[in-house]
Amino acid sequence: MRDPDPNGQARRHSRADIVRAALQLLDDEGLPNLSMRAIADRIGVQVSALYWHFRNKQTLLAQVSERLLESGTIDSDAAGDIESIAVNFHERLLAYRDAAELVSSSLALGLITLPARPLIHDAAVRAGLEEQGATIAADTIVHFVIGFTFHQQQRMNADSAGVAIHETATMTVADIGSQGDDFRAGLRLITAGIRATVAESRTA
Amino acid sequence: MRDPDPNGQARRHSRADIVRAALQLLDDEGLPNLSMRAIADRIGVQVSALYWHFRNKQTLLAQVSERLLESGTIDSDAAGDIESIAVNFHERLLAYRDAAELVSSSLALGLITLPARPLIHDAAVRAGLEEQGATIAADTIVHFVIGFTFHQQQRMNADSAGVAIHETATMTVADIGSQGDDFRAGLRLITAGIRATVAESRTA
DNA sequence: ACCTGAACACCGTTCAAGT
DNA sequence: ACCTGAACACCGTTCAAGT
Repeated sequence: MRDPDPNGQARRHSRADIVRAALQLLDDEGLPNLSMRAIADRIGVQVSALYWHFRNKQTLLAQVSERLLESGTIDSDAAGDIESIAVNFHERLLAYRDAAELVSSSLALGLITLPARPLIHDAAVRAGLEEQGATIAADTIVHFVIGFTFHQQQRMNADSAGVAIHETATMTVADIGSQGDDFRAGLRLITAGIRATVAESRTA
Repeated sequence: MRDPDPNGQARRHSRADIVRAALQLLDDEGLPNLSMRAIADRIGVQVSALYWHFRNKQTLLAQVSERLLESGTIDSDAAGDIESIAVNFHERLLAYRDAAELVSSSLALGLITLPARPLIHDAAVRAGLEEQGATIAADTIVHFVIGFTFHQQQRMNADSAGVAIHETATMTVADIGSQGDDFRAGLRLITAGIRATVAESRTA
């Protein structure tokens, strides 16, 4: 029924199995429905079984966050410019329902680190910023990307639930399409600030 | 025992009373402990009584968000520059425990508007940005302020809980003091971007 | 090593019924 | 108009016990 492992034991579920199932469930049902019981149901196990694999719900969710972030870190990012790294980060968050909120809380609890952060930092250094300035730039961009995507995904949920009787109802196709443009425009505002800061430090 | 209202009825609790109690409770116990039962307990009433005053928990929390934001909108903000408006907004969020997270979720659900947003928008127009650019600038700054403060308050919670055995333990007094500086530095990066964008549009 | 079953102390929300 | 009491369908977490 199930592959035995080398020593012939049963080995019913690995940590990775559970994280994968939880990620699936997140995308299908959204963060509010991602309960320990729902995850346990998904893999056909009792809730309490999850507590053999994970200390608590937050650490399980942190590993889900990590998995959803790591999956597609593109090689070229390591040498890319700030804007493309941020766009890539944004796209990865958009790939799963409620990902921004999930990542935001794991991050706030200090349970994960963002692969994009050092990439942006280094790109900022390459752009001419010093250590300290690059750290602030990376944090600013990370806050922007997560905040923007959080808001964006919440609107997506509201729209798909049809709860939007008010202004959202008047949103045209052009408005929806402009969200991606707004993201890039916000990003460019920050990168323009970085370039201006670099230029200023050179004339000083 | 209790002031009767003009028509001699009992009038036990107004909406404003409940919101005030909830705001108190938020500051004392934090957002995770701000349950409907805890709020009801605080004012000496059954949980179900709250549902006569509010449709559900989210709308109650939205009114708490509004109250915590409105209380100190300074007159000079209306004509101030972007940085001082943002600093004022930041300070108001810092005035109550977990305020950034609370406001973030009320905002995402579309249940509140931020007083700071039109102020920043208008200040951006005054700085030379056009309508569309000013909207994007306001959103970018709002995302930054909320994201930064959310993260900051979560760290404050972790610290006060003494959960921080890892790096936070090595945080010096200078590090703590530098958080305010980091906020201003991030803000200045964005305002530098605004100035650069304005300057660029004038040479074009 | 990995999981079951049952329990504990909670949640948000609804609704008939009281005054 | 404003609130009680009780119930419903959930939560996260713990723990003895099984295999």
